[in-house]
Amino acid sequence: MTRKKVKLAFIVNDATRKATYKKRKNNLLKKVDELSTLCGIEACAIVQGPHEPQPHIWPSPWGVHRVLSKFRTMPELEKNKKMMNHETFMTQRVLKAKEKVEKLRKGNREQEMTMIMFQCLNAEKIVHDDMSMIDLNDLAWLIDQNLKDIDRRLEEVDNNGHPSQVMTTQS
Amino acid sequence: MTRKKVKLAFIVNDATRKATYKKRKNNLLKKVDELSTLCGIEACAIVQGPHEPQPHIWPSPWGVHRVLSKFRTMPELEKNKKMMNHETFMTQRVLKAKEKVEKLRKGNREQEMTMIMFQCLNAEKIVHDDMSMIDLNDLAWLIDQNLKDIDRRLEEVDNNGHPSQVMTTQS
DNA sequence: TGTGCTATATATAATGT
DNA sequence: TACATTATATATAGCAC
Repeated sequence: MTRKKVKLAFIVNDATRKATYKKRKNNLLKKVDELSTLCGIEACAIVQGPHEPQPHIWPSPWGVHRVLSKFRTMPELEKNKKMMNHETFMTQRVLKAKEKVEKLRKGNREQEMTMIMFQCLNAEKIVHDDMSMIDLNDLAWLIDQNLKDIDRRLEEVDNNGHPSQVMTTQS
Repeated sequence: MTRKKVKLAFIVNDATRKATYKKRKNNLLKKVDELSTLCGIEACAIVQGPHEPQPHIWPSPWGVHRVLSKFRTMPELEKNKKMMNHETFMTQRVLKAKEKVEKLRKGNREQEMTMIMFQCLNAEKIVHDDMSMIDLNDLAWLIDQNLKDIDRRLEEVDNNGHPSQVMTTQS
């Protein structure tokens, strides 16, 4: 009970355009991330939102996801990495990363950031399944490398009231 | 007789990865263009190709298409624009645009550029159907604004031996 | 290596809440 | 105004040339 066959032209209706923008923007970012992951290349998308005056840049909002995927497929890591659990997760470098984010945003979202990071990790089943392949230092490095992406996710929490949809692996 | 359900991870097989890259890259660019057109916003994608050392940037290879779409949906233009034909097409400003491209590339691809431009215009059925809505000056401006995109298409001709696929409207 | 083809997986326009 | 649903439209992986 629905028809499509949209003409490729500017959507005049405000509500419709906004809805379409949101859907397509998310999927576009997902596609960028998938391309990046599947082909092992760097990619990003730059979009100037409907109402935002200055261009918005996404060097991949799901960068964490991508980097985690890369880690999983790095042969060198598949052999001699150590196991870790939730307790050891919150250690020095991770805490340092947290501080960085705090300073960066001048807010107090430690809890949120932690939740989001774990959300990413759990979505990837890294924590439960593959964490044994990842060294603690590598994880810390990984988080360090993705502070900006995490920060963006936090901003999305602010704007939408909830974290952006976490991409699920269909393996 | 085909199965998908791809795991979101680096594709190890070279041929498969390259094929996937090509398909997804094209569709990604199409998506960027569609989002831009449908929602009237600026968007672009940056991708670092598999073998290319330096990042490749596409402020939309189909930018011409998008801008043409915008023109078609601009209400102001729908009323008092003049008709034009292929003879008047190649006039002053267009020729100036051509010179610009020449200087820009230090090459002699006037013919190719012209063909590509017409290819775009024909793909949009602008030349035959909607050209009456577009003023010659606007068209010249349009071409001016998209010199870089046209230039990129010319580069693609060099690299692939043929112009990149022109997006067809499914109206 | 590149093109087409087809079955599936995804994306998404329209609609309801 | 945003979110959930669902029928259709697109995208695309796996093959065949």
